[in-house]
Amino acid sequence: MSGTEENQGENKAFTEECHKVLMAVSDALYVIGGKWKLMIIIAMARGNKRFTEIQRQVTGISARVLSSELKELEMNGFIVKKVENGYPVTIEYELLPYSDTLEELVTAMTKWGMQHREKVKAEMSMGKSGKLKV
Amino acid sequence: MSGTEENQGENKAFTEECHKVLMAVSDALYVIGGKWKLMIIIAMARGNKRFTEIQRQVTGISARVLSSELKELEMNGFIVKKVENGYPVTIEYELLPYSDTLEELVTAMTKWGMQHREKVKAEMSMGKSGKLKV
DNA sequence: CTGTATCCTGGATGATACTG
DNA sequence: CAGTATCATCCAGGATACAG
Repeated sequence: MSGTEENQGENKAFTEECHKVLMAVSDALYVIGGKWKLMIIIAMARGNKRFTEIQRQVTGISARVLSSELKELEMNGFIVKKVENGYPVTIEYELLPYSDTLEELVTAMTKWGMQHREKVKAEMSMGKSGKLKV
Repeated sequence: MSGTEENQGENKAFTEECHKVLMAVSDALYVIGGKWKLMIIIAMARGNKRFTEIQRQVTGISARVLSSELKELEMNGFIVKKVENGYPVTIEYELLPYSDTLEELVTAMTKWGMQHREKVKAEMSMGKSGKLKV
């Protein structure tokens, strides 16, 4: 994000490039934004495959919401639902290769979240006000 | 009897690591999540400093929302509001160094959003259904 | 266990009008 | 230009109960 100032001639190009970037980020937010989708994928990447497992790992999510998020994730090609007929019927969700495309993004977000927590913690010990969920 | 649960011993460690990652992502989402914050920062990184400039670049945002988002971004140390007394008073918002820490994340999200749009476009031309904002 | 069905609320966002 | 005020709306998500 280097400063891009005064380019009268290039302004239009800048605006267009900016628009493309904004559209891309907007797209991404539309598909994987919200409180839960990335967290579900992360939990699944750690080996959680069963509905209840995922719900236990992703603290705070309700069954209703988890159910609907899983459906959206399936529709968008991130996961599959596998039903094994047996006693009892076993249902598992599995990540599809497309979910791997999120790896870089997830890594970046994890790193940022961790450093931000550290930063806020440091500020708090200096008396500034900051919000951190405990 | 296939697939017994891998590492009984490491399971706890996995769960803990997973929890940390989830917490980090949750933190990040809390601060920069939502529809607008990243987009505002991106627009500002492209040189937009004035309220109206930003509003024009970030298509669809209302004055009320932009105003409130700018305040939150300022509170979280991403930007400053600068008021130049003169005729007329000039108000500009500037990115602070802390906003640079988002660069990697923004880059990753931009890349992903672009490739996702391509993917959906490709699928649509194959007759599958996918949603893409036009 | 894996969900679905309801009901409900707060917060996020939109629309519009107005002010210094 | 840079907002604020107000009102209306929508919907993600929570709580709970129930079902296959």
